[in-house]
Amino acid sequence: MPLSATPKGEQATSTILDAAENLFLTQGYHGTSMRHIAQAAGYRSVSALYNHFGDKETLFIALLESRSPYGEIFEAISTVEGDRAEVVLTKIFHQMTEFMDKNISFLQLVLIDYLEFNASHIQKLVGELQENLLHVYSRFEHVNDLRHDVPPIVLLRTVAIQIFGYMMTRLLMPPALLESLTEEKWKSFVVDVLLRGLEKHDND
Amino acid sequence: MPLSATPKGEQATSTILDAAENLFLTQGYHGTSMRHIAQAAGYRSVSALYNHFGDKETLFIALLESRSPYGEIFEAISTVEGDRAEVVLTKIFHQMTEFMDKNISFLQLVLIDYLEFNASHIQKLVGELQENLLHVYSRFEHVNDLRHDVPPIVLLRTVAIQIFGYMMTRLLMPPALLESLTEEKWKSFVVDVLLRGLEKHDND
DNA sequence: GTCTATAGCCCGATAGAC
DNA sequence: GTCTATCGGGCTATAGAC
Repeated sequence: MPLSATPKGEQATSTILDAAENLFLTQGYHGTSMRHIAQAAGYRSVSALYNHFGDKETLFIALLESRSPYGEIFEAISTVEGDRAEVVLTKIFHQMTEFMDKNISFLQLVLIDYLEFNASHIQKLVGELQENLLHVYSRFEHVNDLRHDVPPIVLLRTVAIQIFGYMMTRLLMPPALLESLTEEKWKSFVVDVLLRGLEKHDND
Repeated sequence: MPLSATPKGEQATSTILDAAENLFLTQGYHGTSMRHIAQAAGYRSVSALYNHFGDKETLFIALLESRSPYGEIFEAISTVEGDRAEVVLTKIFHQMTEFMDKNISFLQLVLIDYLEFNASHIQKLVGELQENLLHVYSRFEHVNDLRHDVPPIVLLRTVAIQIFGYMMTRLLMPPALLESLTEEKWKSFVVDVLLRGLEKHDND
C-alpha cells in the first residue's frame, strides 16, 4: 500500500457507485448500461468507468460490498444491552428493521445478486463473517430466559426469518391490506410472536 | 367465446411460457431476449412470439399468472382439517413450504416482478384474491386454541412471514451454515416458534 | 401463424490520442 | 484518467410474402 492516499480516486469511485446504485435499483442489472452509469456519474465517456472497474460484474460486486450493513448489524446485535429476552429481542428487531429501512437498497441488491448471479456474491460475503457469528452466539448465551434447547444458529436464523419475512411481505402485500394497521402495530406483533417463540418455557 | 376450442393455440402458448420460464429464471428478465425464447420454444423466428403476446412484458405477466399457486394455496388453507392450532398450523406450514419447493420458480418470478416492475403485477394478482382471504379468516376462527386477540389478517401475515423468511434465508445463507441441520429439523423448529407465537396463552 | 428481412437503436468493451 | 471513435454484436418490434 503506498504511503500517499488517493482521495480523488476514492471520491470518483464512490460517485460511480452512487450512480450505479440508483440505476440498478430502478432499471435492473441488465436494464442498466455502463454508458448510462457513466453519464449519471458525470462522465462524457464509458471508458472512464473501465479505469475504475474491470467490467460490469466487478462494479456490481464492489457496490454490493460497499453497501453491506453486516458489519454494523453484527456489531449492534453483539453489543445490545439487557439480559431478558423481551428487552434484547425487541431492541434487536427494531434495530434490524431500522437498518433494513435505511438499507432497503441493499436488500434489493441482494435480490439482484440472487437472480442474476445465483446469490454467489452475497453468500461469499456472509461466509466471510463466520467469526462475527461467534460473538452473536455468545451474546445470546447471556440472555437468561431465552430457550437454550436449540443451537444458537437456529436462534439467529429465526430472528433473520422474522426480519426477511417482515420486509418481503411488506414489499409484496397489496398496500390496501398493509394499511389496515399502522407500521408500529405490525412491528409490535411480529416482536410478540418472536418473543413467545423464543422465550424459555417451564418445560424447556 | 367461439364454440370450437383452440387446443393448438393453447398448446403453443404453453410451450412458449415453459421456454420463457426457463430462460427468465436462469438469465434474468433483461438478460433474456425474445429471440432466445422463440428459439427455445422451437421457432425459427421471433415474430411467432408476437402472434401470441403483444410484447415482452405481456408475456411475462402471462407467465406470472400461469405459475401462480395462490388458488391452490388458499384452497389448501381453507380446507385443512383439525381444530387445534398445533395440528392446523403444522399442516399449513408444511403444505406451504412444499408448495414453495415445487413452485420455487414462482417465488423467483415474483422477485423479478418486484425488481423490474416494482411488484406491480404481483400486487394486482394478490389484490384480486381478497374474497378468498375471507375463507382463510373463517378457517382460523374455527381453531380454538389460536389467539384471537389480534385481527385475522395479522395471523395470515405471520404465517406468510415464516414461509417467506424461511425460503429467503434458505436461498441466501451460505450452504455450510444451512447444512449444520437437516431440512426437517429446520422446518420443525420454525413450526415450533410459529406455534408458540400464535397459540392462545392463559392471559389472552 | 410462421417465415425472411430489416429498421432503428443500444450493448460491453477496447484502441489510441491527449 | 478522461476523451473520441469504433468493433462486433444483440435488442425489440414491425413489414410483407406465403
